[in-house]
Amino acid sequence: MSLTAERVEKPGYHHGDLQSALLSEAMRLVAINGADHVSMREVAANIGVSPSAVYHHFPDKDSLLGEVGKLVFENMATFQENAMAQFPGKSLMAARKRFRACGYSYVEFAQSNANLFRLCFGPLCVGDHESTKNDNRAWNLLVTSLDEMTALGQVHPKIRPMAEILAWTSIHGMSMLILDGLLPVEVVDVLLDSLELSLKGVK
Amino acid sequence: MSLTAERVEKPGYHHGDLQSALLSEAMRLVAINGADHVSMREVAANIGVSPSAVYHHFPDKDSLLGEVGKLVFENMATFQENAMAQFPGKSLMAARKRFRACGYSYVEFAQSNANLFRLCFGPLCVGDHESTKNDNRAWNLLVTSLDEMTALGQVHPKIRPMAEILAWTSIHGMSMLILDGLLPVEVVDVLLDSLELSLKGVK
DNA sequence: GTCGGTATCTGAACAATGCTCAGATTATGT
DNA sequence: ACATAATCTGAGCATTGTTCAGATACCGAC
Repeated sequence: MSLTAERVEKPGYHHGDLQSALLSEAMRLVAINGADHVSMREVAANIGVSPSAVYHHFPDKDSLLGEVGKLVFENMATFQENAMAQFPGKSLMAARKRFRACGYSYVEFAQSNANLFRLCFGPLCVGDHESTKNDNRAWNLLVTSLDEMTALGQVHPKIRPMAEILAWTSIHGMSMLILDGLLPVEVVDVLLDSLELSLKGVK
Repeated sequence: MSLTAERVEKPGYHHGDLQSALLSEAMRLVAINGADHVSMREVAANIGVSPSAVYHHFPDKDSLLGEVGKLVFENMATFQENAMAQFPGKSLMAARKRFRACGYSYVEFAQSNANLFRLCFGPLCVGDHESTKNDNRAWNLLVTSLDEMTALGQVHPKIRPMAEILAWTSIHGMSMLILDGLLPVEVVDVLLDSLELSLKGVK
């Protein structure tokens, strides 16, 4: 551990990149304690900086947590991309597995990061999403998957226009209800079966 | 305004029914400012009582808000019952209108009482619902409605076992996503159409 | 009735929190 | 080299959740 290296990371008075350091520490604390139980002072202290330093990078607490929420949104999209990438190929089986992975990874992320999930779908992040027109990455994953499924005859034409809404709302609702303890985790497979059946159309 | 009447309401030192007074005032403030921005002190002050008096009826803030959440749950069930009761009768049209009213009143309540809705589906009320096995009233409304729809041939037998899950999760998810500004209110009719179609089975 | 116990409420206090601001310290551009 | 801007500190203010000793009112037993 060289002295210069330490200097680059922490030049003493001026912290090299405080903004992102605060963000990642805030995210860490939110994940552990929940957004309601994280304090500006603790975030600052853990970075080794004065409490008031935070306010030179974020106007207030809500703003800090809002930015954390945006990052979580990106992390979630990446998580879903990776999950779906595990089933490549153009076969029917691959497309179906990708579709299920799309939904499964959603609730899996919610469960593994309950506090972060609640944050970025909470009041602190409202409005930001509107301006950025939803998080396009995750949304596009769903659209693409449904397009593939449609091309393979797995989505009935009459249902197709509403497919994204039906899929997203049900997966999102299930994720929240499981977090609330109102539904057992086992319903995820049931719901995915139900979704596939509904989209294709029962005979 | 007689003196005795005043005494009955506020006997001075002993407030007649502080417990419920605190609950309703807390609920009022949550509805206005959101659960995060309501303080014990303000609740107590608005009732005309010392801050510490609250702690003789509720162990802490989370407990108070948790009890408020339970009440909101009951209010919501009542709201749904009233909405569905507007379409009595055994006809197909009545049953369909009742089913749609069941879903529509859910999101309507969520929108009209955003802060209260967020409270009773938030971390503060988790676990309580498990013990009371969901709020049976609202759940039974859905089950009954789906039974009616099934008897009238509006729900495919293969879908029936998953119908409650599909309906609840999608309606709940939509309610939350609308609150978050991630979906426009117009999707409610789209989703209800989609749900009816999916449950019946497309041909 | 009155008297003791109990439920209820008060007032003061403590530690923690969000946030502000004047001033100290470092970086940056000319 | 120097001025200007960016960054950080330290002290401080108002508010919050919560505790606790003590004051006040109700309630049943004698």
